Amino acid sequence: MIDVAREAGVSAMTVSNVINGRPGVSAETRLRVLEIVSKLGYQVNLAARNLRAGRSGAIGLIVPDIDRPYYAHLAGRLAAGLERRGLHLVVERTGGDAERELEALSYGRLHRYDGVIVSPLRVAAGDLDRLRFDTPVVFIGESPVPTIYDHVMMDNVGGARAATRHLITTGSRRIVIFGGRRELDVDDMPSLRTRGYLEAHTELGVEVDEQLVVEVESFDPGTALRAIKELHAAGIEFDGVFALTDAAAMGVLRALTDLGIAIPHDVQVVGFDNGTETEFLVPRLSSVEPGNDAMAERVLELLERRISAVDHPDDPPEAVTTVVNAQLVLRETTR
Amino acid sequence: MIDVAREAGVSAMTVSNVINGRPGVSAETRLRVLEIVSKLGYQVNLAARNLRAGRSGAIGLIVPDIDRPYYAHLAGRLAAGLERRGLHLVVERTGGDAERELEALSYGRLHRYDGVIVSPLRVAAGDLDRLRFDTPVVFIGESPVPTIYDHVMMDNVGGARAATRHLITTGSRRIVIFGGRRELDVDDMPSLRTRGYLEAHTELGVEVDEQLVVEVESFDPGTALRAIKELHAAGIEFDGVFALTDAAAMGVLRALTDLGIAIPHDVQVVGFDNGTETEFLVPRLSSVEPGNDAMAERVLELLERRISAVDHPDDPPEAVTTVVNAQLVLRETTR
DNA sequence: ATGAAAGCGCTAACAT
DNA sequence: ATGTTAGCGCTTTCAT
Repeated sequence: MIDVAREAGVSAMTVSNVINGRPGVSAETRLRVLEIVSKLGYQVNLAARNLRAGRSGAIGLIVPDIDRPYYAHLAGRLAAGLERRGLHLVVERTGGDAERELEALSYGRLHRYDGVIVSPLRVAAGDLDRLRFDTPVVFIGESPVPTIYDHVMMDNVGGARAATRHLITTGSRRIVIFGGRRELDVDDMPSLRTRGYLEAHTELGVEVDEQLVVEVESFDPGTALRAIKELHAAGIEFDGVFALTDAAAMGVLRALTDLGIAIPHDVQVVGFDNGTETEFLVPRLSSVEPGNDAMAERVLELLERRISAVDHPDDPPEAVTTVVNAQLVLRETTR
Repeated sequence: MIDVAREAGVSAMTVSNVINGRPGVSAETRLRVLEIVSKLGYQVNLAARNLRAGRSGAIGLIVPDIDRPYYAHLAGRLAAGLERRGLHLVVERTGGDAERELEALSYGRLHRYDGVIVSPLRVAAGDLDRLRFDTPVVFIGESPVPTIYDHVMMDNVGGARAATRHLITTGSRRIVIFGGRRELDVDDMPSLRTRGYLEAHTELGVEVDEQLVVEVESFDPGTALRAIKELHAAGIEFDGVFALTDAAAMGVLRALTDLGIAIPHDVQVVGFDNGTETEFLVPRLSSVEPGNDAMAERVLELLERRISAVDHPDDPPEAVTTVVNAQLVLRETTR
């Protein structure tokens, strides 16, 4: 910058003013400076600017894993939205490890960013409660989060209820919930969706057989495939499957096809996520659209609000919990 | 840091030395400083350190889009590998726009990073040739890249040849190449894979009908679905499909199923990418495994080499082009 | 073993 | 309209 200033015969301050489009520079000087800037190929040093401003221009996204459609999609939406706001996204993976999640949320680590978006997976709400930070943070996802933080989540209960209601009203009576929970002691994603599943049964007066609640470690298609085959081998009958994720539903479809069971005639299937793949599976998968795009937009709104409030530490904005509407999308795996 | 120094009764310099584990500090002082550090919850200011060091600790990944399995997977692998090296990944999306790709590769933008990994999609090799930068950069992917840069790519020709050879040796004679190119004037991904397709035909003495080369704008499943249905409607017969991506193959499977064509009995199908979904499609998709993990590892090796060479600008390492082996994985869509 | 000084590149605040 | 000063937090260099 000093080179530019010297070359243009002005002070560094004037160059700074020109570059940042600040007023108080004559048109003539501005032009001359801009010319030298491009001639010398000058570019601001962001480290210096950030040091000076006490900001980094970076928003952190802390997720268990990006190599999964849900997070990848989320990251894509957020990155696009942030770009529009002149910020950029830095992705941090925790691998779904409680310790690494807490680490990433440590005071110092958060300070690298102007704002942080966290999708916690394993950290207990109690641990989150004990955290202390002044960085703007918005939580996202299904895990329980203390209400003192901004939190955007999808309507897990509502989505699951809608899916299950549809299965029941179209005639299914023995509906497997793949990935469900027997004990609803915490408010994590599987429990919430199981709650929706149970509510639908209660509302429509259908009994739930505990055998149909399949608890699993992982939602990958392979696990789902094996689970369904085991269920079948054990002679447990069912005429519907509510899979807690599309990935799991994929495995379910695969298993039913292998077993020669007709979809949706003998068994109906509904997934959750409404991913791109749903349209192209055989048969096309009915799924719950959780409103991911609306979620991303809402997250950015809240984060922006919190970031601009950094300058007024006296009255922080009230913490907001937003639940984004979910919607059932019917395709060929349901009647 | 000054606070820590004062509290510990030493100079900022000593604190700096302790934090960075440099020698020349008595064990006693070290201990005292560390204690104060944790008591005060002190964390280094990265902006300042970077300003001073002229580094940022950030590696840029410039890709068309992260919301796609291929790039998401790549990003995941790279992020994990970089973390191990004490660096972190910053993802930049270009949206597959030639102009934005060039912009991201401008001297100044690159300077934000200690190193950059670029997966160009639309930028012409000629434009890349004209670029001038001193940031370590490794190119990745199928687009043609001047040989003066490090470049890691998959074996597009070999993979496509293997896939096509298999289709032919198992009896297919009229093989659609979905996403292929009629003109092989540039070395982009579709052209390279088409070359493999043609080579296999030549080697095995089978003629290629130009009608079977389906050129498309996009590899999404929807486009593939429509294209196959149009082909069928036009009365063009075929008994095999080589889809240039798994996503496209998904649409192909969907279309064939809709048309009541038996896979692999009447038509065999092979995809390319060997994504997670392949195992769970109905029927399971045979696909070319391009060695993505090996690619990511190789990219990081090359980048590391170039980064450590920054201090010796006199003898830069020679540019290396690595082709990672591809392998055909047979599942149920082939005989 | 420890510290003082200087400066990385930028910009807010205060001159002129 | 433009310039001067000072300092963001750190580390390299050169004392002590």
